[in-house]
Amino acid sequence: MAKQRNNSINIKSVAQLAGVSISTVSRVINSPESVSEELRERVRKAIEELGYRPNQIARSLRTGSTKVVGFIIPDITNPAFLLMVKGAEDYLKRKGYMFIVCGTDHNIEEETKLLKTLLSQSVEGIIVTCSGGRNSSFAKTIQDSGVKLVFMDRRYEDIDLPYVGVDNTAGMEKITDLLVQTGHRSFVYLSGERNTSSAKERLRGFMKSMKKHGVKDYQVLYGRFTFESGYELTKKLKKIPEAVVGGNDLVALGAIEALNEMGYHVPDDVSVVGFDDMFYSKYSKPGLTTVRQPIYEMGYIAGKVLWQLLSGKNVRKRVTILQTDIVLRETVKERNASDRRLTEKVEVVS
Amino acid sequence: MAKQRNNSINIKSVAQLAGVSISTVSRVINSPESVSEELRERVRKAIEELGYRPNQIARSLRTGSTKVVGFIIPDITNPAFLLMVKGAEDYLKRKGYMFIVCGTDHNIEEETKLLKTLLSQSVEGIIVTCSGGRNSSFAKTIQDSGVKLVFMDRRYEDIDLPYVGVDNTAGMEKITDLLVQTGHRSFVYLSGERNTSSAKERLRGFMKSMKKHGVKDYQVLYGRFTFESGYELTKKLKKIPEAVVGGNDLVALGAIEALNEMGYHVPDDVSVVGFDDMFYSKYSKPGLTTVRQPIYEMGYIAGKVLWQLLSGKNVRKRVTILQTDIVLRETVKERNASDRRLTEKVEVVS
DNA sequence: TGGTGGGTTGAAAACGTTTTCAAGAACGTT
DNA sequence: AACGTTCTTGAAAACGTTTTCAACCCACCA
Repeated sequence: MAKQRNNSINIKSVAQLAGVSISTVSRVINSPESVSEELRERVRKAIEELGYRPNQIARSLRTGSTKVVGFIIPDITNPAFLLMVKGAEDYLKRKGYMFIVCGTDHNIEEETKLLKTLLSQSVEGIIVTCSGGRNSSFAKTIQDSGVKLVFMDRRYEDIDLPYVGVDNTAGMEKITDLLVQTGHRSFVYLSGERNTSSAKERLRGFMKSMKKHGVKDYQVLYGRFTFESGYELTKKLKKIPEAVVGGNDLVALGAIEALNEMGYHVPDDVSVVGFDDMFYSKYSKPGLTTVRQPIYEMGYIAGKVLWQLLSGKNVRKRVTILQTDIVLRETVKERNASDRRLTEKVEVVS
Repeated sequence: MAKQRNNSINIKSVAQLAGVSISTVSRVINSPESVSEELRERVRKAIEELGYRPNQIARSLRTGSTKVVGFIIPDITNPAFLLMVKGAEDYLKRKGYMFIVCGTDHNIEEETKLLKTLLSQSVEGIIVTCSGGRNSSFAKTIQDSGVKLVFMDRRYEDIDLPYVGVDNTAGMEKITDLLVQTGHRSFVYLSGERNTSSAKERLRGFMKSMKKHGVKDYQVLYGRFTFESGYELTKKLKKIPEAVVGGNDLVALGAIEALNEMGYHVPDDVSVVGFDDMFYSKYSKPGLTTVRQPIYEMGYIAGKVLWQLLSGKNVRKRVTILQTDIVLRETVKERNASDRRLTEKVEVVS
C-alpha cells in the first residue's frame, strides 16, 4: 500500500533531525522538565520544523489509554439528546477527551451492536441513553469489558450502573397540581410510548396528583411522543376536558392544533400543558406552559460522573436525579364558576 | 498501571487455547479461506470461548487504516447539521466506518484545533461544514496530512476540495420570484452572518430576482441566523414592506413575532418567507412558506463522495450542487390593489 | 526417483509510540 | 582519592496486531 511512506514524519525523523534518541523526543513531549534545556530546545525546533504530531494510535496502543469516550443515544437527530451530549462533552473536553457519537434509531439490536463496536475501538468510557425498555444482552456485553459506563436520562433499571436523570414523576406531578390548583376539574392525559421509562414515570406523576386531590374525572390515552399523535388522540376525544396534559411538548402542541380546528380556544376553553420545554415551545402561539428539564446540566453531570469513574475515584452518588421547573406561559387559565359553565356548554355542543 | 492485565484476552491467548500460532488466528479472522478447515474450527471455538475481540488500536497501527471518519460541524446541537451527518453516516456505516462528530461552536480557532486533533487520531477521512468565512490555516493543516476531506453545505471557496452543497442562490431567487409574481412590490431582506457562504449566496439570489423584475423598493439588513436577530431587525423597521424575506426560517419566524407585536397580521398585511424548512416551520402559526433543502441527501452524497476518495476511485464530480423546492404554506398572500392600499395606510400609522 | 508447485503453517519483522533499565556524567561528601 | 547521589541520556522491550518470508508437507509429473 505504501500508505504511510509519504506520511513518515514520525518520532524517529524528529530524533534524527535533532540528533538525539527517540526516547529523548518522547520525553520532551511528555515530561519536558526531565530533559536538559539544550536538547529540549533542539527537539522543539525539530518538531516545529517537521510539523510533527505524535501518532495517537501508537500512543494508545502503548499506554492503553485512548482518551476517547463514546455516546450511544436513540436518535442522533433529536436536539434534546444532542444538548445532553454537548453538556457531557463540555465537561470532558477539558480533561482531554475525544468523542464518538452513535445513534441507534431507537433500535435495541443496533444498540448492542454499537456497544460492541465501541468496545473494540477501545473507548475508555461510554455514556448511554437507553433505546428501549429492556436490553437483555446489554449487561453481559459490558460485564467483563472493563469499560466505564454511565446511563443518562434513560436507564435499564435492572442494571446497576451509575445513572443521571431527571425526576419525571415529580415534574409531572407538579404541573398537574398546578392545574388542579387553578380550578381544573376534568383531565385527559396523552401519553407517549408506554414502554419507555420516561412515559411510565410521567404518567405515575400525573396519577399521584389525581389521587392526592381526589380527582376522578380523568382519562389516560396512549400514543407516541409526536405532534401527530397528540393531534390524532385529541381529534378522537368525545368529551373535551378542562385540561389536556401532554406526555411531552410535541404531543401538547398537536393537541392544541386539533383543539383549534375543533373550534376550541386555548386557554379560554381548554388548558394545555406539556413536558420538555423544547426550543420551539416558547415561540408557539399561545406560548406553551410546560416543564423544563435541565437537559444540558444532566449531560454535564453525566460527563463529570464518567470522569470520576475514569480517574478511579469513588463515585459518591451512583444515582443523580435532577429536579424540574415549571415554565408558565399562556396555555393555562384559571378556572372559576363562569368558565366552568362555558366548558360545560361546549361539552353539550360536542 | 496493570490496566490491561485483566483484559488480556488477546490474540496470543486464543492461539494458545487453540494450539496454533498467532499468525493462524489472524488468518482465521481476516482470510478464513486460507486456513484448513480443522484449524479454522478450532480457532473459532477458542475465539467464541474466550469472547475474543481483536484490538482495533493495534490493528490500526499495523495496517494504517482506522476505519473512522470525522465530522466537523459548527453546532452539534443544530438538528439540520445532524441530519446531514446522519445522511453521511447512513452511507458510510455500510462500508464499515465509525464516526467522530465534533462541534466548533462557530469558532474558527476551535475548528483548526479539532482538525489537528482528528488528524492525530488518524482518521481516514473528514467531512467539514465550515464555521466561518475564511480559515487561513485550514489548507496548510490539511495539505500534507494525506487525509481525505470533503466540504458539506458550506465550504472555503479558496480551497480546492470536493464539495457537496445546495443551490442557495437559485432557491432564494425562486422564492423571491414567487413573491414578485404574487404582486408584492416592496421588500426587506434579513440576512444572516454576512461572512458565511450561505448568507452570501442567498442574498445573491434575492438580488438577482430584484434586478430581473426591475424592483427598486427593497432594503437589505444584516444580522445573524437566529430568531432574535429576525425579531430585532424587524422591530427597528421604519417602513413595513409588503414582503419580508428571512435569511433562514428562524429569522423569518422572529420577524413574524415582531410584526404581530407591532400590530401587523401575517399574511394579510405582510408576507414572510424563510429558508431551510426546518422541523418547526410546519407547526408555526401561520405555517411558514419557505425553501426546502435536501439536507439528508446532501449528507448522504457527501458520504458517498468521501468513500470514493477513500477507496482511491476518481471522483467524477468534485462539486455537487443540489436543487431546492419551495414549500407553500400560509405566510404568503396574493396582493392586489386593495391590499396595497391597506399596507400603505399602515405605513402612515408607523 | 527427483524435481516442481501449490497449499498450510509458524517465526519474526514491522507499525510508532512509551517506559524500563542501565550507563555515564557531574557533583558533593567523606 | 574513593564513593555515593542525582541528573541526563540512549538502547531495547513492550503494546497487539498484520504480513512477509521461509519451511514443510503432499501430490503430481517427467
